[in-house]
Amino acid sequence: MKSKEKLQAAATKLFMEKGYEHTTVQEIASLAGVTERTFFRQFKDKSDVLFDTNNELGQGVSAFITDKFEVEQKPLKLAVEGFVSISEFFEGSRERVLARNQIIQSNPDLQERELLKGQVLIASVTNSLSAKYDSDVSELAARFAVEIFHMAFIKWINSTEKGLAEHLLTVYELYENSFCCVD
Amino acid sequence: MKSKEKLQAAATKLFMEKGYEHTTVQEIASLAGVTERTFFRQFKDKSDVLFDTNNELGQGVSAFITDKFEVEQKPLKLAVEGFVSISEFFEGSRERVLARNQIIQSNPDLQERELLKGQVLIASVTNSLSAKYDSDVSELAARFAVEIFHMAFIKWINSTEKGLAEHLLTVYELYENSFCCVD
DNA sequence: TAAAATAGTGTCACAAACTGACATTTTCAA
DNA sequence: TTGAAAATGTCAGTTTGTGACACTATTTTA
Repeated sequence: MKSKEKLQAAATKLFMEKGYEHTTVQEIASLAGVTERTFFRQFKDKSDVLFDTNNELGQGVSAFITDKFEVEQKPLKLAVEGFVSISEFFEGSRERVLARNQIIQSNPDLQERELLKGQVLIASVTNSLSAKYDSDVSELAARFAVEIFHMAFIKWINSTEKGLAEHLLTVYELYENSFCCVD
Repeated sequence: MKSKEKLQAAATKLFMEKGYEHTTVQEIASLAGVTERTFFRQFKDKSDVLFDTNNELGQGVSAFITDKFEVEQKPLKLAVEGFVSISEFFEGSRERVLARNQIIQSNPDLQERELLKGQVLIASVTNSLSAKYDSDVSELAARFAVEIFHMAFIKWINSTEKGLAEHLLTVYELYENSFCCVD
């Protein structure tokens, strides 16, 4: 096991046991059997240990959108379908995702970092949409789609009933029924 | 002049001159003629000096929405009109807002804090909408409205031509024309 | 296989952000 | 004027985060 993974495991364990604020990097490093200095070489700061910088989500959604390049469709619908397409990626790991989410919600620093990660996601989706649509339209669709995903995601981690894909469609329908067309 | 204001002025000046990261709290305090300790009594952390915690924006938008309680209207439209109603509040201060925005965009910590403030705004708007609409509908409308505001805001600080209210309406129309109704 | 490049880690010293405890000053109303 | 309350100063200490350099393990290449 690499030290990066050991640090991530140690950090998660300690954050759950005694809370994020009351866990020092020192302690995380000790539990992982390395030095504090090594922690900061693997992660840019304390909160970084909970976030993967890969943006796999954005990659996946973008790939789907790019793939459907030729299909005639409204941008928001397309983006939401992009999220639906990667929702199976989460299916096995609801428990783990829920635990991680609880840690994040317990601390403002972590919430902030999560939000910044959301911006990266928006940028990805915007970028893939803009091959087909106007740049402002793409950005707005990306932002709305991410909000829909966010809302569906919250519902999903708190429910054992329906899957993420179903929640996504439910929220999208809620949008269509409540917002669309003339008043 | 209260020390809080002196600290804010000093911080803004230094952040513009030498950048956020290269300015220490020590320096800010010295320039303001107080102690580092006093800084941390006025602001919870270094970045806090750039953010007012009043949420005046949220208050204003919420007040408008609550006021239009009886009027029959789609939730997103109502929320956007709420933002339009407070847009004159900004009109005189484009230069200052632009400068502040440039500081924020120069540093991830500040971006994160700005995003967290956005969440507070969303909560306000959601709350005022939910007197009239279903809770999920209210949240979604609030989130979309804040995104529309955000986009209009960016356009506004970079243009001397149109006012914020006009940009808001333009973006809202962009939304209506591109997303609404059946495909 | 031996030598050499390279990636990962340890050690140390230190800057900067932040906090708690207590002393001192300022303010302002009775 | 005085006396309580609010703001500020002082100081010691913890925690986060970084630079510099030495050391070790792993991999590459001759």
